[in-house]
Amino acid sequence: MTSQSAVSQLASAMGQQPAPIYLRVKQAIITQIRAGHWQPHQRIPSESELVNELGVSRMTINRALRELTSEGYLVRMQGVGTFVAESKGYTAMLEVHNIAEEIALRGHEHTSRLLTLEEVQADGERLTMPGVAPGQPLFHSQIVHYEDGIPVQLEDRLVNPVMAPDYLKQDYQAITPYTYLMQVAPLSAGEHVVEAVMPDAFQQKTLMIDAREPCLLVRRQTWSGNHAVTGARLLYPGTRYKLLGKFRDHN
Amino acid sequence: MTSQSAVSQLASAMGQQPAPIYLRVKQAIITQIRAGHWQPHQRIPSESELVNELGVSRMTINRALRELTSEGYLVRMQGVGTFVAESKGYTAMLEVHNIAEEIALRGHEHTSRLLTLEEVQADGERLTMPGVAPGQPLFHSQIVHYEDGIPVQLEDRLVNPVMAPDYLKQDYQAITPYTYLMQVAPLSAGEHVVEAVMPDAFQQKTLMIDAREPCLLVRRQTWSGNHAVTGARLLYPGTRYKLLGKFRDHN
DNA sequence: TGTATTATCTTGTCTATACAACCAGGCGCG
DNA sequence: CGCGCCTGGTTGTATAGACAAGATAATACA
Repeated sequence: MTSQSAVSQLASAMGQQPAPIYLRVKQAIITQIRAGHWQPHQRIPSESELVNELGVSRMTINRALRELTSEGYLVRMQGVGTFVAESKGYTAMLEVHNIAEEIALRGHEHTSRLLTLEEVQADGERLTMPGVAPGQPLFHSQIVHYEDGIPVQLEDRLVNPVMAPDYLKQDYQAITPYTYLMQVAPLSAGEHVVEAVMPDAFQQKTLMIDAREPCLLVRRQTWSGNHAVTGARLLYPGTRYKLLGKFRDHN
Repeated sequence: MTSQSAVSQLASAMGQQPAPIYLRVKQAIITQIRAGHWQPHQRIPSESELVNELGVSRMTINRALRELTSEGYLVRMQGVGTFVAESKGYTAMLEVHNIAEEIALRGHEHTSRLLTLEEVQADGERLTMPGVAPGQPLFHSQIVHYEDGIPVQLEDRLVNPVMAPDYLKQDYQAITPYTYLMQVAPLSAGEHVVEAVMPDAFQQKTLMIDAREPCLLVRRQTWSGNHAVTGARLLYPGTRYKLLGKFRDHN
């Protein structure tokens, strides 16, 4: 069978470089997977087998396998065995940051202008939020964010009064809604949708762009516990803003 | 000082629920951080101190601290101590997937049409890649991807011949360039830029959209080792495609 | 034959111990 | 005064041993 040759290849893949043993074990296992010797869903040798093959203590093997599991390379089932996870397929991620932080990080000046701060009634269509029935009150705010005086984001936000009853009383020159909401209702889950749209007349005017400039629209819905906290529509002028992301394969 | 009370609070925060000890230690530490008792950059008790305070073996403490470090809550320095990392501030991430996989995942049919597959010369402007001097050869491909017959992505790709010399010989009905390149040059790092743009005449025609429809443009550059492998410009019709992301605060 | 029990293999956790690697501050010596 | 050494504290790694918990297959029993 292939198991014997696979194991000897495994042992040789460890080498004797000056690196911690658990790391060499991890590398050896990743090598087997990348080389295709161990296929997705296939069972790999048990801890005690690896202990015998590699001459390493079980705790060290266990650490290697545990870390590879948390990194998505393996799947483990108590009482059953350890299996190769299906192709990680590189999750290439984009981070979506808080606008004020991001501007500050670039060393620029962030200012904002409050356009709207009001209570509205949920209507089940545009003015709606999961868990808030039509007719119930909602808080609504509109804020333009500027980077060195140039508008870069139009923030249109609905807030669940149950989760943030004092939302209307805050000073949004001093604190961004994002920061305030994170304080009163720590985020537990969220969702993003990013799309390309054309701005309407109002949006063109407030962002000071012309009618033919496409915009990035980020719709974000966040939850605290089981309750929806806020839904935001963040509109960015296409020529002044880009979403940037880096990714890296860290063994 | 507060250290005594903080420690006793730590011990009580452990509780004696029926959960693994290392998890209870992790929870207790996260609780201290969230409650503000332990501030960012502040040093937390050493492993041996925690051993004494909590009556747990050092290896268990070590596992808890190690995992919290890899999760971004703590920063550790050998010979110095363990410190609270600065506000994790939750990273809201968007994943950018392989188009073929994504369509298959939705249970739809993915097809593609090869428009261009050629060798060009790097010109230092539009046709350029990090590490490839102007005048050097580059491979160039253009492919339209369809979901159930509807065009959803125009893929315009430049490939480094050094990293994938056989790129022009592949059958891109059978395998996507992404998949092929991943095989011959496993990804080690990459970058994304997402922006909103208007399509030019050629793009309108191939994506079958009209001139006023904004598009999402994802520019992706990937590296294998220290060598640039490929740069792709992925153009999506704004009305037919959205980038979706979920995030979650997992302790 | 069908069912309950047992044995065994697997991963999951915990401990005690040991040594290595690294850092900071103190000490002594020139 | 300045330099190097040493020492104590800290994290990093490795091991052997033990028991718990889950899953599966073999076995015994009715």
